[in-house]
Amino acid sequence: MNRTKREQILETAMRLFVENGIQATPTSQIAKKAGVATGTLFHHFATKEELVNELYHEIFSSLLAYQKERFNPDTDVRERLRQIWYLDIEWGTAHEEYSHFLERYSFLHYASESAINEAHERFETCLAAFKEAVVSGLTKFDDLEYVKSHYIWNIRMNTMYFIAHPERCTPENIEKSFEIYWQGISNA
Amino acid sequence: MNRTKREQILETAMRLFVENGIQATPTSQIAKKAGVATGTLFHHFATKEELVNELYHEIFSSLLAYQKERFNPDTDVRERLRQIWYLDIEWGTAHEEYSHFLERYSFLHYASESAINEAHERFETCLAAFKEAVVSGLTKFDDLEYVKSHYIWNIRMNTMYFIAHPERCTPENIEKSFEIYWQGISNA
Amino acid sequence: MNRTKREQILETAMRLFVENGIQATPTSQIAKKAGVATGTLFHHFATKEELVNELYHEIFSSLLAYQKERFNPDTDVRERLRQIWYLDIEWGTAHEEYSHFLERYSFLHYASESAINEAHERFETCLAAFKEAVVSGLTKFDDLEYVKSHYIWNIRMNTMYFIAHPERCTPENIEKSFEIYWQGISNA
Amino acid sequence: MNRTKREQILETAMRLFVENGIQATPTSQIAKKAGVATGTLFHHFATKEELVNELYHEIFSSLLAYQKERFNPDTDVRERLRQIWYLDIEWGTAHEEYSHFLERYSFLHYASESAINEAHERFETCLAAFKEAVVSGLTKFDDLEYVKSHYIWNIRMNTMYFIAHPERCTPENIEKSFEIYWQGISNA
DNA sequence: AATGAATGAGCATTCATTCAT
DNA sequence: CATGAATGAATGCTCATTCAT
Repeated sequence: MNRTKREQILETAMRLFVENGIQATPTSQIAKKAGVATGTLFHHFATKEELVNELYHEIFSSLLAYQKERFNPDTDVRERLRQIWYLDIEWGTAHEEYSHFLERYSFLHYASESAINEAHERFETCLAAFKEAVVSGLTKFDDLEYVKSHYIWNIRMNTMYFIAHPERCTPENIEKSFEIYWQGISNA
Repeated sequence: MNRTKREQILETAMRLFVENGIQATPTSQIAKKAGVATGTLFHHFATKEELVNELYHEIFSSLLAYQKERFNPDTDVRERLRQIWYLDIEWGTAHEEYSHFLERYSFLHYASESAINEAHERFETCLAAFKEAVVSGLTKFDDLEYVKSHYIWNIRMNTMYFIAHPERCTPENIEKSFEIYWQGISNA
Repeated sequence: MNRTKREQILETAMRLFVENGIQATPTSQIAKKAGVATGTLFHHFATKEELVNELYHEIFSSLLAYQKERFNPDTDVRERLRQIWYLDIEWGTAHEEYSHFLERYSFLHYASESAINEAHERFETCLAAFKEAVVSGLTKFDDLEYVKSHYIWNIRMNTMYFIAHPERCTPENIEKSFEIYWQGISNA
Repeated sequence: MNRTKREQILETAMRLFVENGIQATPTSQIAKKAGVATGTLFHHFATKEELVNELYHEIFSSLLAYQKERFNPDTDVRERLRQIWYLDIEWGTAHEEYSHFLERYSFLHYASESAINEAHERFETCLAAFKEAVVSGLTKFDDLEYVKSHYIWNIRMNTMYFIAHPERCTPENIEKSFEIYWQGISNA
């Protein structure tokens, strides 16, 4: 029962955060729509912020787990970035709500996008590929931060695009989207 | 004196919105830091939303004016997009606060970025270039919406990057940033 | 011009007070709809209350003047009350807005209906008739206050009724309404 | 404890509404004088209007219950109206504050006294008697609306009178007041 | 663990009134 | 006289959080 209520709260919160925004969603509304008392919400999460962060960590862990399971590190840089690109889009379009929540969350913690950056830094595999690309002169711009930022904004844009247009989310279009990314950032 | 108070309010509001977020900035704080009474704020702007929108329109008009003055339409598509890219980055880095405000504003009106999209649509010159590029098969992806979205997210990313790293905001790097954009999206 | 603006304010105020209630009508609205500046309103009337009272006195004077002009004192008590009854209804139905304003006003100053009572006391003719009726034993209830209150509430009720149903405001019905009043209060 | 706070709020609100008027009584004052936090008031009543309506319904239900318990329908029209007259005055003078509140409330919902009219319509017994009186030609004026309005204003007037002069609220005077009412309206 | 009544600082907004021009 | 920008106390209402049961 414990886990159940906790999960009800998390699910409801995510849905409402995505629909109306995090700041615009009162905890009272979350509790009501989750079918629990307001006290119950604060029994499981000391503050609203903790609830938000908890949600973020669960979602981000899910993304990490998804990628770690499927990632093959024994490939060249381009292929590794291609893998990550595909995994991000696959996971993102398969979990529309999570993707929208991550957008909301990263904006709330907007301050030189450090939050979302930090997050990605935890996925060392990803970071390693960027570093290797930069160091080996594969990128037009030899600043790691630029390369990371460029990836993040582009993967966000593409994920949002494919979520908004599911009918265009075909293997060819995803491949094309990666080409657009790669031919842009790489030294032709 | 009229213009002065009104302007004090607008300036203070923008600063606070950028620092703390629009939703997180109380009108009372704006009034206090602007050195006016709360009633004065509501004398000039009927609601907080009107103040926010007024700010948006003033800033957006400034951007539009800047670009219209400098844009030379008698060039090929790539050159026109290159001009817009430069103008966006020039204006954006010269008005850091405006850029941050636009980020805040467009997120508040977040609905698959429609707000910022619509806004850009008003700059017909820009839109025409995208259309021409798509129609004449210059782009890898022949969907106008993709091309617009791709531009917007990339120009936002680059503007934020150059604001965060002013020392790297050199002609060569801007040119490089455009190359990254253009070699990505175009059918090179 | 002075008198004009003042009158515009008074007229507009009355209309708005009747439509929306006195407390619910902001002075700013009165000024705007009257086409004058807020400062102008307070130039002519020091406070909102003064404006309200001024309106009351103008209207009440109008009623008084109307009645004094037409009243014939050389008749018996019943006939004098009948005259007042008719004059009240004639004036009240001919000036619907004034009647509604008086209702609003007397309610605002509601406190054992003293306001409206006092007002009527100034019309000595009326008061004298009540006194005579009571003293000479013509009324069922020998309390002057009862007789006054009874008259006031009944004349208000009848005025409102005839305003709401102008098609029934015929000489016969007015006569009937007086009969209802008189046969009630008098020692038939 | 729950019921207690809610009741404290209702009681305090009624007292203040009667003393100062509904519009002139801030919710903050109600909360303070009731000894609760402002949030508590809005926990029990979503809006000030809801609080006002709740008060009205509680009071009106009390009146209805009082009358339904005591009313004997097996009597002629005059006797039935006489019963209602007595019940209204008994209840009204026994609950002065309720009576004053009803005056305040019905004026706030002022629109040719429809609110108080509607309310009485719910007491079908009362309405039925009026209808029977009109239809059987017992009244001087054969318009049901007139008869209802006439009753309402007269019972209000008499209730207010007996509240203001409790020493005159004797059986003989109440009987006399009914005679004044009845000999007026009826085709004696 | 779960509840939900209670809290009160905080918020957007209103409005009668003032005063410099 | 007329103006309307400026004022700021006051208002109805919100919401994250607490706590007794």
